[in-house]
Amino acid sequence: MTRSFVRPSLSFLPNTAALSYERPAMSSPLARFRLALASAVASRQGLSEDAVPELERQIRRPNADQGDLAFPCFTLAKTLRQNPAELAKTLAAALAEDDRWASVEAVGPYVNVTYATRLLAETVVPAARLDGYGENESGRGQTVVIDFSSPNIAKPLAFHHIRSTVIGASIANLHRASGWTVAGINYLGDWGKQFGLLATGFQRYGDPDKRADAKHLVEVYVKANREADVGRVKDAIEAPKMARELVSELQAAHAKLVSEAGADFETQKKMGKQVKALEKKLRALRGISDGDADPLSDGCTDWLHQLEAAAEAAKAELPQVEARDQEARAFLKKMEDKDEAALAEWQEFRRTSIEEFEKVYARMGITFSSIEGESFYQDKLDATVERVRDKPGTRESEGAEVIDMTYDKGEPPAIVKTRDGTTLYITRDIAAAQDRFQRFDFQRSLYVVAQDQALHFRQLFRALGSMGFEWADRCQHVAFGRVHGMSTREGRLVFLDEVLEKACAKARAICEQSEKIAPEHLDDAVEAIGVGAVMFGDLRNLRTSDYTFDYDQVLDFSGHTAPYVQFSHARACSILRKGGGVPAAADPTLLTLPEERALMVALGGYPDAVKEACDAYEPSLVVRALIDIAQSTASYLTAGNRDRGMRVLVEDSEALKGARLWLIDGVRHCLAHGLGLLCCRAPEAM
RNA sequence: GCACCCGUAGCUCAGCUGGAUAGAGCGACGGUUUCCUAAACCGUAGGCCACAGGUUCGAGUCCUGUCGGGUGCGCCA
Repeated sequence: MTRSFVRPSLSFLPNTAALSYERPAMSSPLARFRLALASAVASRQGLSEDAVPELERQIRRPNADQGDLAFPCFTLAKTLRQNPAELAKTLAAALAEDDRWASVEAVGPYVNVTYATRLLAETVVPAARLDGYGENESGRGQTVVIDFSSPNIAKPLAFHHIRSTVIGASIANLHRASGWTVAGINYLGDWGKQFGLLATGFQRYGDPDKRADAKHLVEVYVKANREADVGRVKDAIEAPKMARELVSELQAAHAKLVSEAGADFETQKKMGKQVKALEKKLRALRGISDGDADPLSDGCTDWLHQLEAAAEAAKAELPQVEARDQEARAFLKKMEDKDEAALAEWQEFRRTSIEEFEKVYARMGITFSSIEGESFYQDKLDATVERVRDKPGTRESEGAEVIDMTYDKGEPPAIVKTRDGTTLYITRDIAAAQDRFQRFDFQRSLYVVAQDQALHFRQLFRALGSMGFEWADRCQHVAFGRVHGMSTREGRLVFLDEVLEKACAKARAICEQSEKIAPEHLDDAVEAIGVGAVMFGDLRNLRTSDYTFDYDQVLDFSGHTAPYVQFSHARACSILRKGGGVPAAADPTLLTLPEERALMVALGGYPDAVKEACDAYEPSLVVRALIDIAQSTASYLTAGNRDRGMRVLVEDSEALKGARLWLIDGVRHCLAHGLGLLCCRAPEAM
């Protein structure tokens, strides 16, 4: 089942969109203006058609109140060996003839032009009302595979899982909107030690009546994971020694700094740097956030004593922790040896986990073409290893089989088989990549996975290339930044459904105050707004940047948020309802107010935003375009509150009212479409 | 130690493959509900774009160095 985003239609209106205008040949209205400007420049200077794309690329948005498009003349002037300002004047004079431009002005080395409002209205308004506005055909006939969400089963779905899920789903929607055939795969981490932890932990703590209770399983897993975390306990045992070494090293460095005060500048500088580095390390170890604090003072000895005590406790704990880790591994081994009881238990836990995840996915309105897992490739990995041995070959390193290919300096080897004979992450990913190419014959294969794994994917793609797969360079890692501050003060993870729930609780409190929402639509609106706010809040960030999780920010519905965009949409719907629907015919050229003009420009930019967002795998570009439209809409509608003549439902002119209704219908259609691309819904009343 | 990413307003972040006077949201301050939804609108304040050099007609953007932060780095996924 492939998710296709829902085409918005108003429940109370007939679809009148396609009645009186043909679908424009060019999917972006504003592209017409840019092309016209670039072509005019080219023909004025006697340049060939080939020069037009480059000229078009140079077009910028001018400063506020200086028009709609700006052409900087620097580059062209240089090739023509002319003065940029002179060239700007020449071009401006030539462009002035064209009635596409309401104004043409040479300002220094720039040519600034303003769209003729009449042409803008004719181009944008009817187009924005059409089904498919914002979409394009650039991917027609091509297939993209998108690996996204892909959580580890048996572990809880924490807040940060929202990133891959919602970015991936949006990128899938963007490709659909650009004509691609999309295969969205949720590639679950459904094999590994975590099942051993869960299964053995359950024997100890599990409530047999709650075997199918996902929440209970998460509790068991979290507890079992902690109690079998050998690394944590060993670190605790080592901690006092390391800490004391660091402290004495730092003290020695301090002493050296004093005793060698007479040394030359370079040496002193080096020593100072070393001291600072050590201080930083110690601060990090002690958890001091103040970057200026002296890590040796303020209870440093107390801290060391605490570490000692903790280490003693850890030593006592170690045998049991190791035993539990062994138990978990043994369970995994049973699974790999096809022990029926173990596999049955794995199946049961797996199913419960997936069902729980699917509740959250359903709440977010996210679906996949298929839900698969690493376990699927478990019995196909011998063939994969053989294929690697054949080409590019493997070499032995400390008992492990390492892919024999080119490595960057200092890069760790890519291991396909461990010295114990088990396979690894990359082995399974090589098998999965081949399988996907055989199934889908893709032009693109995207992996929407955190930036942390960049190295893994670099090696994966290089390995595929070395194996002779010419499609290796069609694979891309679509990386995204981390979410910081994901633990609560008690050190507990923030769960995704808990955040969604809190956002919905807040949405409910606000929605219950609204007289606009019919009681039967209340629950639906609450979900759309609450869940939308959280997802939109993630998508608004540039994909690659890290950001910090902040409950106050997630639950803030003011400013440029999903509820803001949804609110503009709901107001537009409200006006359409009140106006009795959209007339079949209207004359957009009657729209001449500055507020209307700004709105048309924002609306016209939407298809460009979708195209660019798809090409750059960057949903935040759509977010910005929607905010732009919502903001222009809010300003426009508020202006109508002050001045009755500026209202959409203006009293004294049916023709003007019709034109404004068309514009507002375009807004509502476009906002709903854009929200849909971002996996958010658009309630008709708020 | 090696590699990659980042440093822009009090906070969170934009700034489009180098272009004019660096922009939003939050927060602060001041206005706007007899007015199609105040989850809103309008306005004000707030910046040595980490620092120092370099390339260029032009640098927040490119190069080098320094300082400060993050992440990854052999048998986990």
